[in-house]
Amino acid sequence: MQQERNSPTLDDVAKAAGVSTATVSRCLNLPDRVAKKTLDRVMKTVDDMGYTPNFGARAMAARRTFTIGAIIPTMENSIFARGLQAFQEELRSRGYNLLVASSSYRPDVEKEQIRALVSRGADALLLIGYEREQAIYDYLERQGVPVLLAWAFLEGQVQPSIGFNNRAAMCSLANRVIELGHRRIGVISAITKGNDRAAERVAGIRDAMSQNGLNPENLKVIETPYDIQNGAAAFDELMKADPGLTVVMCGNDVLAVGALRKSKEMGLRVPEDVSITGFDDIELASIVTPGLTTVHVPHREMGRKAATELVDMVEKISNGRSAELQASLQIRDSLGVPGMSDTGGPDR
Amino acid sequence: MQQERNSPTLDDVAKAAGVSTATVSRCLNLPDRVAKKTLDRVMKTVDDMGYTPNFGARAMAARRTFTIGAIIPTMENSIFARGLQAFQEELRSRGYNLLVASSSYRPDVEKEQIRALVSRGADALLLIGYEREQAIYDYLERQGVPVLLAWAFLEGQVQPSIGFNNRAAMCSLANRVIELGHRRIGVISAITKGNDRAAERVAGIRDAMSQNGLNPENLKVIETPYDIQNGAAAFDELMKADPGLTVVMCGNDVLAVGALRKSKEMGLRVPEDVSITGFDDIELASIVTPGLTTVHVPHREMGRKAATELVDMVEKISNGRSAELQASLQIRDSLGVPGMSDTGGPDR
DNA sequence: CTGAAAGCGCTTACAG
DNA sequence: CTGAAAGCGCTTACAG
Repeated sequence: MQQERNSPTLDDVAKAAGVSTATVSRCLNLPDRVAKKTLDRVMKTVDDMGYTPNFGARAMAARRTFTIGAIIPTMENSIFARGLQAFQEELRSRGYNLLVASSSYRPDVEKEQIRALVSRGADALLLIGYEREQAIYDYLERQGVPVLLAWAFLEGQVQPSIGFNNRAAMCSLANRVIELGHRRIGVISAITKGNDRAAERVAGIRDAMSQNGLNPENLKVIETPYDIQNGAAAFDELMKADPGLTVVMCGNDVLAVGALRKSKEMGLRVPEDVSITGFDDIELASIVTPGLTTVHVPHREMGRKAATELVDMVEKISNGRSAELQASLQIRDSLGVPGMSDTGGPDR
Repeated sequence: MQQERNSPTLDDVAKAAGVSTATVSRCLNLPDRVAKKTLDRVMKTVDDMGYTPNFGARAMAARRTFTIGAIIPTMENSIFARGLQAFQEELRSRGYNLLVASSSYRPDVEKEQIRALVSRGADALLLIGYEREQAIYDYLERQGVPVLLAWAFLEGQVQPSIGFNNRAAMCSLANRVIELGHRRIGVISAITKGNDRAAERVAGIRDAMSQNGLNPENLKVIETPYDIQNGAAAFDELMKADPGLTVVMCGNDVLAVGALRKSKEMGLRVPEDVSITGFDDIELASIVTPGLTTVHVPHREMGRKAATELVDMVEKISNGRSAELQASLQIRDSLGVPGMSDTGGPDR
């Protein structure tokens, strides 16, 4: 803001064009309710004077800001970055702006950011995943701010969401792993507390075990914050605790890349000595050697759909429709048959 | 916005506390100008009623929004993501929110986004690099919106900037390359038109050649949009045009990773047959094999400093101070001595 | 230290 | 299709 004093107002434009402020306002916001001739004249004046509506005034009078807020755990990695980019592009094309904040995976920070964005006038909010205090949803309802969740989809939830079923997706990958003959599975997961996506993924692996007659209680799981180093450390710990593991399934690609790196340092070949899988299919997954078998998530589609749905909610076209997107298996070389190293796998 | 009709206003609070709206406003914004006793009573009422100031009204009356806009080429990769994250964290701690938009490296889109963020009430703007129409700077000046540039630093520029000297940094890497004995250098650059960072980096390589008695005109440069695939294709083209190149210097790490991948497909060993370097030192650089020799950029520091400076500008504490940060060489295995393959490098 | 009141620049029923 | 006018909910000189 802080516009210079000489920046023209609606009133100036109205006078210059010889119409009322109401008409200028309509030309800008509801052009079809204005006679073509008037419209042309007014728009020319608007251009000539270089008029830009004052944001605060418009927000107050219209009781909306054309701004949508998104709070994501972090912008630092491609998991959310790609979806967020698509989200912003779509918002833009609908005439909305994006206010972003990050929570660093901390519920208290997220809560503070929600309040900040609401009081900053966000017309609606995008949040990641379902899990948070009920009080937050109540607050948002009281404030009349629509919320949409993303990156997760579950049946029977109150909050509308655009996402995929993390549990089913991971279950399907685990089924594939078990089909190949793996029986001793280790897991490196992101911290599951407060993170339904992470918890669901682990649950998906257990589902697959049950379905295949394996005992889910035998699953070895290490939880660790999201980061390559931590993935490496967890892999080390897991393999030392049970050198007989034939596969390590990771809760996301970043942890998996850490595991992959550590396996090299430990002199283990992937997938001959041990298989490794990820989740998300971020760019990294196709770049590492061997390529990471993982679950492909439709990031851009999710971002785009979330944007259109949220705008529809703000404009009362919808009052919150959920959509389940499909995640799919992305098979690459990091997943193999157990015991390959003994049965004619390539020599070192 | 769209607050429920029952959400209390300043007026409601004033009545309930038995004071004027001016006093409530002061309690919220200038607490030291209010008697302790009054302050306590009013603040209690504010809490009891769950009062939140209306953003639009405040923005209009105060003529500022406590929102800062940033327009970056893309959020999709860690080049800007990491700096942006730090930028947002710092803004938050100063009580400001972040409005982001991306330009997709297109000047016309950037221009449109600048107008959008200004008309949406950004108190100030962060832009990447120097190069854009003078008319844009004039427009911003007329609107009274402070601008700070980042990701670049040059002496003698009008606009304040927090960044590093792209040219000097790349020159220093090129000097290192030449020192190692490389004479036939190929370059894969991002598109330089409209992108001063990219242009400066190429210029830095030419500087180093001149300093070492090589003819800069012999430098082979391919420009290509920023993307792994393109890096791979450019590498192919470069090596086919001149198989005698001993090193390919890339304008950024993403292009370099593409080149690296292509070199594998072509059966060329790095660095034995050909060396490859990058720029930015994003996470990817340390993950690929061999690790990428590159220029390390202090992303987070840049983001943080830009945030504090921009807030200072909005609050008239500063009218725009530039700061040059230091980029440094990050030496890894992708850069070697030319001709290693003939002189005892490891066999295939 | 506190209040009355103007004013910030729009949008939107309501009339015509 | 267009206009007069109320009203949105704050902040801030100005007085006292």
